[in-house]
Amino acid sequence: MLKKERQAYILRQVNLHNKVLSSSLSNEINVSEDTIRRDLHELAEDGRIIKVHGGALSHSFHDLYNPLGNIYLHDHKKIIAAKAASLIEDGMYVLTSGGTTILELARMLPPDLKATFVSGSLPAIVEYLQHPNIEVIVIGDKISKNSRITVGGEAIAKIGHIRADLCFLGVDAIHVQHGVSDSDWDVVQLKKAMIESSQKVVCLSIAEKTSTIKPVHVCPVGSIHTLITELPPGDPALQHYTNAGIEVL
Amino acid sequence: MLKKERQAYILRQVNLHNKVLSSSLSNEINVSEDTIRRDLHELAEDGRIIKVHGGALSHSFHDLYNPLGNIYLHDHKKIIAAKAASLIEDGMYVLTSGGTTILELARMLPPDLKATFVSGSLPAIVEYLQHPNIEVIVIGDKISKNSRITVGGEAIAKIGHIRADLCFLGVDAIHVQHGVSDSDWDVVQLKKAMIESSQKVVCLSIAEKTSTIKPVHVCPVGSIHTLITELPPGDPALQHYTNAGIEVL
DNA sequence: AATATTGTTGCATAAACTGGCAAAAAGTGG
DNA sequence: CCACTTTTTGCCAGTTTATGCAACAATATT
Repeated sequence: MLKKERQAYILRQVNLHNKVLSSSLSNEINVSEDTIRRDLHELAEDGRIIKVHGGALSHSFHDLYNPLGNIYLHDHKKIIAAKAASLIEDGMYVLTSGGTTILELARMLPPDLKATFVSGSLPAIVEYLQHPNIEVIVIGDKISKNSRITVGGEAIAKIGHIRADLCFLGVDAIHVQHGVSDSDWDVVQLKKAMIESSQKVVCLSIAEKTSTIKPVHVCPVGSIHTLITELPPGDPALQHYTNAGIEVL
Repeated sequence: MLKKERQAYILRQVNLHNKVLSSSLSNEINVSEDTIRRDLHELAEDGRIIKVHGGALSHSFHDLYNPLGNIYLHDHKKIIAAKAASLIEDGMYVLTSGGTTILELARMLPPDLKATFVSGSLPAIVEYLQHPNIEVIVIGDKISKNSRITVGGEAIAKIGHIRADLCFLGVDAIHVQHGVSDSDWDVVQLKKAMIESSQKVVCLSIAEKTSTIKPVHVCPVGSIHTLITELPPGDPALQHYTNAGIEVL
């Protein structure tokens, strides 16, 4: 059995049963547990499953139990969110994707800000709702369980009918040459539509992702106007972006 | 059983029943009480539950020094939710409104149920998302802040395009002569659309609301098929409804 | 206060993980 | 086809994690 074949099988099992045990997989496929472990490790690195002691869990299973993620990058994200929040002005229409950085932004919005936020990300919407002066518009469609965001033709069509002043994208990967990319096909379609519908596109990313690439391409860097990381604007690591004509904050 | 899996189970139990006993968990899952204690300890460290002598409590329970009245009604709602849950079958399309009774229903859905839920109620959607086998479709539109439900022409139009097998309405007021009524204009428009789009309409209401009237009319009792309260079906208080041809559960 | 239940601590064991190594298989480039 | 690299896989030794057990401390209950 080929490696890819085996991993595809594992992935199917995980999505089907929400969990797998290394030991049982080893029996089913007749390879050593070491190999299974390596497979699970790789799948987990790509974010396809959640590795745990003794096996692995599906995202949908794990998420419901672990809504608050790690905190080690939390500080970075707060810095990013604060910078992003400063771009929003009263009366604006703001389109946002999902992701933990966006969540942080939602929590950090000044209480007196009066703006309209449009999103399909459930966690983000829930945060926006806490805010006293923000209007929230929900993009409807079927929810993708692992990203907790509405995806599909309906959602894309709806976004197409919007003219937003500002669009915040929490990006999975960005690269000066290759542009913005992501690992979830459906989410990428949404992001593309959001970029189309916005006057100004702002990407939020932690610095360590600013030279990475993921499988699905979203847009070239030329399509975005502003990049926000936790680093100060002048940091040499971000020089390429400034050179490419991107505003770096 | 994996450790995380077990902890997820415990967490679910806590949120469902507001409390758990180490001893009963130990029996249910067949692990030693030591292990349960360790799990509870970890969950408590992450702030997900409140550890107490002999077991654990949910946050919501412990946080607010709940007025006793609420707990009393809470039990009623659980009874109602359980009855409602029994009506749902695999593969069904289910349309739901918002409200605390609906929330209770969402929490009580059996884990192996495979159905599609359509709703515009944010709290309800969040609950549905916790469920491993349920597909969730969001009705998009602007959110009404106090009811936390999407309302407006978009939402109504969208519901119009759906053919649901079942519709659960958490009702504010119902009366044999005057029918179902509510106090929020926007929400009423939605409920009307939901009733139109469903094969079968089920109203969930605590018994004390079954002879009340609110300002905005939703539909006559003839438009609903089933009424669920916390009382047993034969209760004299519900006799009018049975006489009016409504199925009472 | 007496008794029963629950917690705590330390320890033992088995299962799972880690990193390194080596052999087999597959791919590369003349 | 032959050397050579890379990938894949299994195995091993040492480490970590998960879990149950037992003895004792702390806390409820009557």
